[in-house]
Amino acid sequence: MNITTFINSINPLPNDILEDVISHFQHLEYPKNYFLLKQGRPCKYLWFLVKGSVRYFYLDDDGKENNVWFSLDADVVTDAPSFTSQKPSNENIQLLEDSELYAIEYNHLKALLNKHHAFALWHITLIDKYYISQIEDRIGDLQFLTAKQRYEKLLAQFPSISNRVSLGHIASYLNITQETLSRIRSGKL
Amino acid sequence: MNITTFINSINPLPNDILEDVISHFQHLEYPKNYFLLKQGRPCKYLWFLVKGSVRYFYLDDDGKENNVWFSLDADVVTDAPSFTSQKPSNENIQLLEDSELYAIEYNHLKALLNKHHAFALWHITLIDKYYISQIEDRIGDLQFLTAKQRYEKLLAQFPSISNRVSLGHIASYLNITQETLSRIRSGKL
DNA sequence: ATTGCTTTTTGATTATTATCAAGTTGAAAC
DNA sequence: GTTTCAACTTGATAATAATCAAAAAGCAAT
Repeated sequence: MNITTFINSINPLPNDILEDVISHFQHLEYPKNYFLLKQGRPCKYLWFLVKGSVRYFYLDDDGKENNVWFSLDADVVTDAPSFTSQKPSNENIQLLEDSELYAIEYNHLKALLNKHHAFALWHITLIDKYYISQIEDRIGDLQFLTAKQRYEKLLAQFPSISNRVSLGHIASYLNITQETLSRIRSGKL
Repeated sequence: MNITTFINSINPLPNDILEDVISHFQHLEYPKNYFLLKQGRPCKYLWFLVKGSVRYFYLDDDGKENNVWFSLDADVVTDAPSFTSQKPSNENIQLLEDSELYAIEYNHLKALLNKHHAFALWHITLIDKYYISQIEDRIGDLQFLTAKQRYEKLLAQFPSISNRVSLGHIASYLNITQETLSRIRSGKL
């Protein structure tokens, strides 16, 4: 998927505005383990992940890494609270595979929102599709499903995740020990 | 707080647009236990809760009520995924006290977004302030804090909640039994 | 194939919280 | 003041997952 297809999949834009918007995206490729964002720094970009995978995680007071979320292929990637406020982020975003992305800088996005009414409406739709619609489900799942049920939903959402992300990373995301996840996988729990 | 103060607290609007926007809000008062939204119906309104309290909850397959969130005084209330899509909601919103609110209908909000560029920018700020900024913290808390820690954070965020919301409702929100919450309160856990 | 390293699995014990059951407290109605 | 009902607390047992320890499996480099 290229950047034009991505933008039009959110909400088609008039051609002149589309061109203006596209001119502010950069095409990037980074290797596995590269950090898109480090905890404590403001998140300067909004990325569109074409191909690859990332994890969001933070370091707690004991120095333990806690995985918060994964994105795989064709997803929007950013730390929204830090991006929108330009305040220091509370989390890291790290590539789990060699990945291909498009990026737009905060200032450029902000300027485009002020310049084009149609782009502001596009941005509202982006937030609805890639953020709001995921949130309620996500919170409901975290609050009321068991680790086993959440693992099953994760597999349903990302069928390839067990081949692409390690047991330890997934166990951290589920907030269970990797021993327990191993037992869930083998059907002993 | 009145509706003008609320709107300007998000992002000040030019007077002519402000008047147009305000003319689409209705002022409402409802009694304790009133349902603003019932599960399965589309969420037609976005409310501004001036004074009072609400709970968000859904009924699971066993008929058990699961509390998802609370709002107290001076907060925005809506089921965002249903409101933005106008699809059936997965949750109920019910008043826990007699409450005073302002409401705007989805179609009116949508029309105002299309009519006024400045209002579209205002709406983006609303989403950032009342939605995005809460979400990451919320998800991190759910994933990685114990019930006791989450209870302490809830008390820090809503100091009056233990007088205004029952033990059973709070236990449901924390996804622990009310026996366990009772033991946490009395310091036995 | 063998080495070294990382990831995953398995087993035994311990800690935590749910469940079940019974009691206590508190507030409103009479 | 006492009845009534709902909210809350307490105790004993059972279920669940963490912890600790060790073994097995996978995988890249030689």
